[in-house]
Amino acid sequence: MVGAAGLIERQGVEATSLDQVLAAAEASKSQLYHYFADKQALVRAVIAWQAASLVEGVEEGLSRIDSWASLDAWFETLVAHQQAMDCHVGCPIGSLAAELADTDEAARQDLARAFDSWAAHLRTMLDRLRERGLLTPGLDTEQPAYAVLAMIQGGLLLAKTTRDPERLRAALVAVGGYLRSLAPPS
Amino acid sequence: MVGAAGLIERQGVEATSLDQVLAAAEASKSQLYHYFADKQALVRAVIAWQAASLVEGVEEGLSRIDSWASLDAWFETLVAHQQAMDCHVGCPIGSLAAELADTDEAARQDLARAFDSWAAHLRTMLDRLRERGLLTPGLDTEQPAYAVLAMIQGGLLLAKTTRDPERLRAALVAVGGYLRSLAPPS
DNA sequence: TTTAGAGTGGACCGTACAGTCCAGTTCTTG
DNA sequence: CAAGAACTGGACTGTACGGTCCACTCTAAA
Repeated sequence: MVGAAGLIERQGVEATSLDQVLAAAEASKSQLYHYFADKQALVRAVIAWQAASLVEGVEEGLSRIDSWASLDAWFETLVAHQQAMDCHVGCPIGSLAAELADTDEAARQDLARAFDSWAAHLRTMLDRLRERGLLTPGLDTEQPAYAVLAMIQGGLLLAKTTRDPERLRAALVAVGGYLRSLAPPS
Repeated sequence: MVGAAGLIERQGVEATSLDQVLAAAEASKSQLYHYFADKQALVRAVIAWQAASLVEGVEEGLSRIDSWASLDAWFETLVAHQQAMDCHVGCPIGSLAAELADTDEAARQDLARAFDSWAAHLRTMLDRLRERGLLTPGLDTEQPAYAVLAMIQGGLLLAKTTRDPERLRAALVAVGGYLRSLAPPS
């Protein structure tokens, strides 16, 4: 399962054959077809696993954020992670979404839910900043949360395409500036 | 060519077979292999065509922007276009980048160049806004240009995945707010 | 009208893929 | 320990794909 997720993350769904997955997992066809009805079912399981582990990690990271400095630090961990990977993988959910949104309706819905869950965690983080007085009181944080998520996804895509983590940093610095512009007038 | 580009845009590269392309173009295998060495060459030609037509359209749209209102209007045309497509295609360059960046190095470089060209046009637009006094004098527009591009890409990906053009609008509204926060203090 | 050469149609090929199948093995239960 | 159920290995199948090939047609120059 974890092996399959890694292969698919690196190569994409269409480019990953079941034989590769089997070799990586040191399993046989009958085992795979015992647990999954077909390749699509395996892909959906991979999506569920990636979504769960990613959202868990995101929640963990976001829960610590209670100031601009800690937000910047979280952004910096994203850039550092991307740099450590040599920009060879973007966001697993984002990559799967780009590939599957138009060809697999069930997968698209799973991925949309994963994005929504991520956005919801971003929103509670923004709500916390607001309660601490860092954002305008009464601000609706729904749209800003989508914007932060979009910026992360776009930054990751640019970084992956140009192999330059600075593109991601530029995006995250900008979204930090945007959020600060929502601060109450001092 | 145009037909092949449309098919690939809608289905992705791996999911589009040469037979489909041939049927759409009402051509035969030998014609295709007369003009292209192999499928990868066809894909690269599609990339070049998509990049050229998209950058041309972007340049056209950006050249008219000289105020916040015209910037917002351009953003609105992006949302309207996405809505008209029922969010079934994102950015052709972005989709290809997500699929090919890790599997086709030559394609990745072509796509990176396309992004850079797009970012360069965004930058000249931002420079124009700065000259008009809407942005802080002396501001380096390189990073903001990357940020705008990242936001567009991320917004398109979210809109395509959730089939909700409002996600794109949320992203563009945010990037508009970010740029305004770079205005000179009045 | 002949003829060389470029261009074309589409049958054909090898391969790699998703998915099937069954003989054999390991677990479970009485 | 016996018998059946559940699981496993991996050979096998049908097919759809990218790519090749060659007989044929059309063009144009002499």
